[in-house]
Amino acid sequence: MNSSKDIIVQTLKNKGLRVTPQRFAVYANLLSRTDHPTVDQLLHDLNQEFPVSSQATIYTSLQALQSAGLVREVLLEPGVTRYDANIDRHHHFRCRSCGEIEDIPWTTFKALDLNNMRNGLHADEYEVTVYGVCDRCQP
Amino acid sequence: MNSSKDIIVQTLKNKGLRVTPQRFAVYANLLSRTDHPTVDQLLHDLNQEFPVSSQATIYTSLQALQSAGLVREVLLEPGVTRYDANIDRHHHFRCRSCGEIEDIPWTTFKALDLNNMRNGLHADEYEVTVYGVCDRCQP
DNA sequence: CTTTGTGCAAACGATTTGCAGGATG
DNA sequence: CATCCTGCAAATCGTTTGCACAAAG
Repeated sequence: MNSSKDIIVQTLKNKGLRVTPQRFAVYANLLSRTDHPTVDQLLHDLNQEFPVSSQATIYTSLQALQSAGLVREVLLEPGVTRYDANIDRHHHFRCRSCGEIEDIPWTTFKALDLNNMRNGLHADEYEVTVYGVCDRCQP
Repeated sequence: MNSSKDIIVQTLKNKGLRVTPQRFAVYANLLSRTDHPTVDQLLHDLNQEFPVSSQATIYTSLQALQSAGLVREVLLEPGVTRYDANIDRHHHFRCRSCGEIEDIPWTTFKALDLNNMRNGLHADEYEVTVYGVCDRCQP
């Protein structure tokens, strides 16, 4: 049988990444959650029970995972870089009140027609950021 | 007659901001350009001929302008905060090659239907970020 | 056994802050 | 003339880097 652990190991190997406990932990953790943690949140969560990784290693692991196309940056607040292991096309919702970021399925919106843009721009990709208030922050 | 200078002064006053040479310079400069400069670019450009402002003042001026709703942050690269005095709704295009950011008119795309989102999210605003290659970077 | 990753601490770069003097309304 | 702003330098925070040791394939 293929445990989810094996799948993760295979994914890393397929991308030519060495499988280290730290890298595994970072990637597995990111895959397991739907929020978009910062490096500090990752560091804190991973080292909850016992030390798994150092800050510098999280940074370099994320860099490696990103170069391999397994992880993306999400930038919605100044000075805050968040990470997302969901690399399928999707949009984001940001709560104005609590700052929470939630994925929005790609199919939520009709495809945009990128041909309406001015000539000269070769556009090939886009994403939508939606702002509003989430359930919990409703008055 | 109303010079563009008078209009800027009036705008600042209307928002309850004191009109200082530094604030004026920052806002006027931002209004005059369509790129989305960083603090360092602003600092450099403003002080070209003779010193107008210090780095710290640019930061605090931008903060004041932003609180007043006259200026927005644009976040497209990690660790880089850009500023935009165009506060009308619009989208952004980002060139993958040179990093240039260009405004896309709001009317370029058909309005998205925010009611398709899951219940509980009270969405009221959105913007689209388009990625691609600009004229100059065409092979 | 060769190559690459880890962890620490120092270095770095962007942004914020404390404070004394200066300008604004 | 009371309030708020500016500029400088020091402090802070996120991220990167150099290096000695350890682990992966």
